[in-house]
Amino acid sequence: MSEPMYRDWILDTIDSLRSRKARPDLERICRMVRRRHGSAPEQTSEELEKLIQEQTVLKVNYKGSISYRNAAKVVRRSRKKDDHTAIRTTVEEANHSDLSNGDSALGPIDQDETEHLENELPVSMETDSTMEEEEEQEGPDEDGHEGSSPSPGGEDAVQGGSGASPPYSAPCSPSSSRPGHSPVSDRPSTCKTSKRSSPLSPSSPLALRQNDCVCDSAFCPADHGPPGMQRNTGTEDGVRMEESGLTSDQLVPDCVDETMKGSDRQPKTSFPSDDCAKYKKGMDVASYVMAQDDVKNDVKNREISVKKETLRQNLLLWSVADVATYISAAGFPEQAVAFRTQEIDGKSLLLMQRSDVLTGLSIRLGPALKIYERHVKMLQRTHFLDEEDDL
DNA sequence: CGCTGCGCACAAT
DNA sequence: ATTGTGCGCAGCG
Repeated sequence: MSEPMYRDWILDTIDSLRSRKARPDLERICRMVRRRHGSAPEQTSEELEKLIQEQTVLKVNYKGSISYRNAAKVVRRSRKKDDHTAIRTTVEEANHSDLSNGDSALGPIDQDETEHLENELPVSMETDSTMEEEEEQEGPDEDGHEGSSPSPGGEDAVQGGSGASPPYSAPCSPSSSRPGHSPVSDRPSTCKTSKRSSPLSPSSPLALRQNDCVCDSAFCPADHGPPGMQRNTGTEDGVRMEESGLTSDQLVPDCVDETMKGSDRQPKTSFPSDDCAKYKKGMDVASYVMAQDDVKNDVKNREISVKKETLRQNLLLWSVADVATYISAAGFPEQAVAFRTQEIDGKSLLLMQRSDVLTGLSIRLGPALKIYERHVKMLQRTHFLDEEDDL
């Protein structure tokens, strides 16, 4: 997984570029990292990709070109679409970070209410025509060069989504959440599909398939990934996204991003608010996911137990990145950084006590409480209960 | 040359 | 109106 040092280097670089008022694009980031630390650009971009997947770094399309943001310094929140707003509001209320690098050069990142970065478009968004197509295969490009070619006039740069962003293959496998090097190769079909779902019109036939995509690819973590780990569990991606304060529109969460963009477009399968409510009531993300899964794939019911099992085991096998990803997906991207910094892996997570979460991570009390009560505790309980079950 | 600083036009509220 | 962003250019080494 990504070396912590790389994370710092890249984050620092992004910060300095920003403070210098220079666009933090791939080229500049690589150059600066190389200059400062001597590492190869390829290596840097690879690490950058990982950070993007982990949402430590946000890839955005701003003013026609790709930019990278230090997620810890960015706090955006949802925008409209809120049928479910009410619900998620509770959850999201407090996730701002603290542990970001202290330099608050960027300043205000405070409350959820502040949304600024919204200016950015999800890079993953492709041209309308493109998406209409269903999904062309994205050209694996980007890897090497920064997309810099916002053609004059047409600024819908398509760049991002494609090659560059490997789908968020969440930490599926407990230790290897790492994406391959070639963006192309490792892209599990997951995102592909959901990725470009944005501007579809509700009536568009694509919209329908979109649903499918959401369900079976981007989403069902169960199918491929560690339960509960997806950045946002598919169907409800819209909701979850917002919960986490991430608006799909602007970030480029690798894959799923704008699935919900036209939220009104049509009701996604089942994910509606009651599901969310369920979630809020106490289910942890994993459970929630499973529940979802259950609902939509009756056929797969039998697999559930297996998944559950997987989850349990995974917890022990979760790497630091997996944990961070989970926390991030649960709606606390900023706090996830703290988990990473403190090197909390699955085992550590199981050993965490309330006080550890509240004070040991140096994160704000509000988010800490939520994380502990809703996630850490839940995961621990689930884990131990399952264990007993087994015995 | 490359790196840095920054005024100011932009973009999105 | 506000805010973050980053182009384009000047200055420095």
